[in-house]
Amino acid sequence: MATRRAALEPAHRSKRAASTLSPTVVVGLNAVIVAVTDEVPRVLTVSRPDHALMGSGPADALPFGPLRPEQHHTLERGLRSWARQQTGIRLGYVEQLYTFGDRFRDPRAGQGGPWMISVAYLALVREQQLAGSGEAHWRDWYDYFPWEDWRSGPPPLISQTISPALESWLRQASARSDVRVRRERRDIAFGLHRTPWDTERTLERYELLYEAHLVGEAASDAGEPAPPEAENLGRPMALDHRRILATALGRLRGKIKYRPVVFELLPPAFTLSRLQRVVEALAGVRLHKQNFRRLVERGGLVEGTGQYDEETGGRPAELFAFRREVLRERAAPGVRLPGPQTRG
Amino acid sequence: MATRRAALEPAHRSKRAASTLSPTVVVGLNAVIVAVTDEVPRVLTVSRPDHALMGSGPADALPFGPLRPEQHHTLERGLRSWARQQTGIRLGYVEQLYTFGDRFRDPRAGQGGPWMISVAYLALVREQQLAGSGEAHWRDWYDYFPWEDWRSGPPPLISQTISPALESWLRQASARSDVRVRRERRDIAFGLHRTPWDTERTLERYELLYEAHLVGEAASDAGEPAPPEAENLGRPMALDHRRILATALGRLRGKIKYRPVVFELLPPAFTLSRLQRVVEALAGVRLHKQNFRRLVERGGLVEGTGQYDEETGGRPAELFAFRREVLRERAAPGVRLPGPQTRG
DNA sequence: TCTGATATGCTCAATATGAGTATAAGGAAC
DNA sequence: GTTCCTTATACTCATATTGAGCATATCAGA
Repeated sequence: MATRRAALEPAHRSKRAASTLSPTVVVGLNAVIVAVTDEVPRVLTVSRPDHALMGSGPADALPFGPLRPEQHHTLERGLRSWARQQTGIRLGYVEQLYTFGDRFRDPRAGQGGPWMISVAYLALVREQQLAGSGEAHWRDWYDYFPWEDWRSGPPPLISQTISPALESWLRQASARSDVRVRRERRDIAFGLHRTPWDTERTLERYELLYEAHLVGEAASDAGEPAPPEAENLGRPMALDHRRILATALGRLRGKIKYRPVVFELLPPAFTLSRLQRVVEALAGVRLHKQNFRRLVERGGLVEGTGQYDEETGGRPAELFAFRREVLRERAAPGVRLPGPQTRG
Repeated sequence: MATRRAALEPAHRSKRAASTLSPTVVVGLNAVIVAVTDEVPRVLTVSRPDHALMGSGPADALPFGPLRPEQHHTLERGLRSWARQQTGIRLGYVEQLYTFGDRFRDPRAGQGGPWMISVAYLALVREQQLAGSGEAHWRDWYDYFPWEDWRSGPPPLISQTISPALESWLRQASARSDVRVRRERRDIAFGLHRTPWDTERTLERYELLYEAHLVGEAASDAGEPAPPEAENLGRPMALDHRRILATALGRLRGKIKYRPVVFELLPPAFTLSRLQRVVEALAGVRLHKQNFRRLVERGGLVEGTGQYDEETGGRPAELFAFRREVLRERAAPGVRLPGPQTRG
């Protein structure tokens, strides 16, 4: 009986004091909509400086809106409906990413505003025309995470800016053991000191930069001025949206390896080079071309269509298609990545 | 039933009046707390037949409670607090699993009740004493998913009960093409017709059984009597908790392969046989012993301590410990699974 | 026809994996 | 104390997969 009363308490409370002191919970739905054009992975953003739920100042935001219990019957439908409304896109492949809800991170909480829980989704689309009410734009996602693109080798940004800035952050730790812990986190996250670069640790990296107050959002959440480094550490986004985007990037990078999701980003027929470029754009690394072909072809992931693309500027490339039967044949059918390209 | 509605309605109405943004959404926090004893993977359940938010009848439930905006400052802290209160356990390793919220699935929605969004977490602990208010019990998770345990070979349940029952379900599809789609889903999910068994598709399997109305929850959500097969298809749980558990199982099975999470379930020092038994219990398959050793030892995941366990009943086994340095050395350090054991 | 693209084929050494056999080191039965 | 039974650990070997790169094919244009 005690439990029942406990469960109902918030609702009772809201009867009396909803608009004043007692914080209420709002469930927000966020969409990370991804497409790849040529070599560029893109994410769909909206800019709505006027929106009531936005923080101060105009900033890129993900398409989002609150869950409406009267209209939406599932979370995913609610998300699709908001995405459609704000960008004009009818989403195809959608998967849930993560649910964020951190009071400390929310600049509007703690001042009597509602507590926003954000349920984030990842959607994959083929790039297309935009419409809708939200002033939507496709943006290169490496604009938000310049340190994540290793296709032309290790970004100088890491050794020149990030590594030293984190060095002074880790020295600020109180105890000597904390310094060790922080150093290990930094090294593993950014592949420093003979640790390999792990493409999937995108969230870890962003969180580290946030914790060290190096990205713009951390400063503004804390009410401080942005540090000088923030200038080079990617475009900030509204609220916790860059955190959500970092999660999406990491998830997608992991997922292409064991589920055939890349094909959601490609037309039905494509050359192997194009497939490779898309994978490289997502993973942020270059791959050995011949071995890549071997992996996807012999892995049964694609099959030749017998048609050829003449636009290559060299020998025409055969067009391939996703081979659906692979779903039956292999337990984890994805694009296994060969080692990186070392030379031509 | 009648009392429950009476209890909830006033709150519902008042809430709608108080706030236009989130009329009737409640955020629930669910914990899947896992431990492994000997050969048995266990999950912590509570039985609270009196709880206002439970469905009808006593059923196993996961520890859960609503998010309290006034008390909990993050979702995870809220979860830890509820788990502690209901089971007495102070959780260590915790990761978010998924957020469920499907009106159609919720027997209390649609009658004016609040819409419950469930944020589910996976927690790994070493088995321990229980306390707390919730009448908590450790249960073998294969009690809920008998078809998931392949350690003694393919469960007869699949060929004898599940496969035929799904055969008649797929024949009920309206269009011929739907029959094909359903057959493919069934074959891939349950490893039928030369499709390999994929240990990670646990949610897919449970959802298929739910969709075919073969598990108890599906029938009761729809207000129908349970079909005869439900008797053999595992213990039902309250609300959508078995769905959450299926998600946890699949996630954990996947994760042990690329993150060293198994060690959360083990004491600091353990024999390789024990490590193997824990992995087998989670994955639900037997592994080739010598190759398993080779993978974990040569993979740098563990290191010998020089101490020995004398309790083996045979040659004493060396005690090993997790080798933390592996985090620096390998990008995805987990227990790679060797092929299955074929004989002795 | 030559050159520069790009695509595709093929080789070969180095590793990793699957599936064992063989040996070591305990306890219990005789 | 010798013989079994049990579990642990070491070693083998054929096969498959990978990393790295060379070689050839087929286009467009100089």
